[in-house]
Amino acid sequence: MFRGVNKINLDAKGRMALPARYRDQIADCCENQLVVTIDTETRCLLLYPLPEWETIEKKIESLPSFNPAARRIQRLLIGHATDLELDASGRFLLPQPLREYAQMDKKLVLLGQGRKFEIWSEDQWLDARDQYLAETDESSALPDDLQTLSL
Amino acid sequence: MFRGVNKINLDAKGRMALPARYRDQIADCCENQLVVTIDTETRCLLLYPLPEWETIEKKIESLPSFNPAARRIQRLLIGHATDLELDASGRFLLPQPLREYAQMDKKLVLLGQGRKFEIWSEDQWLDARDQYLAETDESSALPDDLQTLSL
DNA sequence: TAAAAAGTGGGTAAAAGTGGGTCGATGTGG
DNA sequence: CCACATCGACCCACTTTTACCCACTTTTTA
Repeated sequence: MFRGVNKINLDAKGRMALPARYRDQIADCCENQLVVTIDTETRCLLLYPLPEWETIEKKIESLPSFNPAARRIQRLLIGHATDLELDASGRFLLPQPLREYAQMDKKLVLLGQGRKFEIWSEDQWLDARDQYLAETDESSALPDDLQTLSL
Repeated sequence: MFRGVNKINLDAKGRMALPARYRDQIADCCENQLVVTIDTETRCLLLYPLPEWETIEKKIESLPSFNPAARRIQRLLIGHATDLELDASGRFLLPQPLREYAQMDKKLVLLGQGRKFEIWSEDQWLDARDQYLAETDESSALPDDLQTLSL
């Protein structure tokens, strides 16, 4: 389970370092093999350990290719999915097209999200977060089982 | 499984290079024997490893030939299918008729799509992608098993 | 406070991508 | 049947990118 916010700098070559506190876990669960793809709803990236990604990919890939909604998902998610491997100092190169998609400059935020991470441009993240905070819990409709969730 | 976006230049002779990261896989699964044909729904091309194409071709061939829809598919797909072989530097020649069909000039995008690739003119791809992004995940009717897919 | 670990920046050699010349095969027209 | 033109396969050379390595700075921890 990945948790937490991490401010990270992208260097001039487009590399970012995976924070040290996740490295053991990543080495164990996927031998440093990661997959990054786009989030289709917001301009951020999703980072998965390879095995986790493969289970998702399998589901998406087996959808009927004549179904327009299925092709949309296949093209967006599988189409942007890129294999990554950590280098000796725990860094990886974010592909340029994905950096462009997520409008990334130097400052990034890496967000632990359970079985995956999200990678945001810091500006975008702060905006999105403030917007989420502005919404009240009541204003957005929650699925039934969340209504009873006690924090 | 083929994944990812790749920006590629078509040279003056109509050749394109297969990105190095796919070459081992292609050498293994089909000894560099590929088949390219058109996508019937959008102006892009489909690139298959030969064995993968052959299974598809078999299915298409066995469709009833007196059925107009079947003949349409046969003529379009099998009719445009062309064998390709990688040269020593990992490039192949895209047949001119297919280049015209997909309205290709210099800038191309190669999109990994599981067992096959799609090849787009970059302009067309960006348009299509932006259009897909403009649709929300909810607005497009998804097969039931995708509705519950958690990314 | 010192030592170790993590984060960051950048040089370099190798690999990948790209462009183009030439020669042979193929096909066409005279 | 030959001459010519066209196209594609092969080869070589140049440019760009990236993987790998090393060094310095900053932060954490003992």
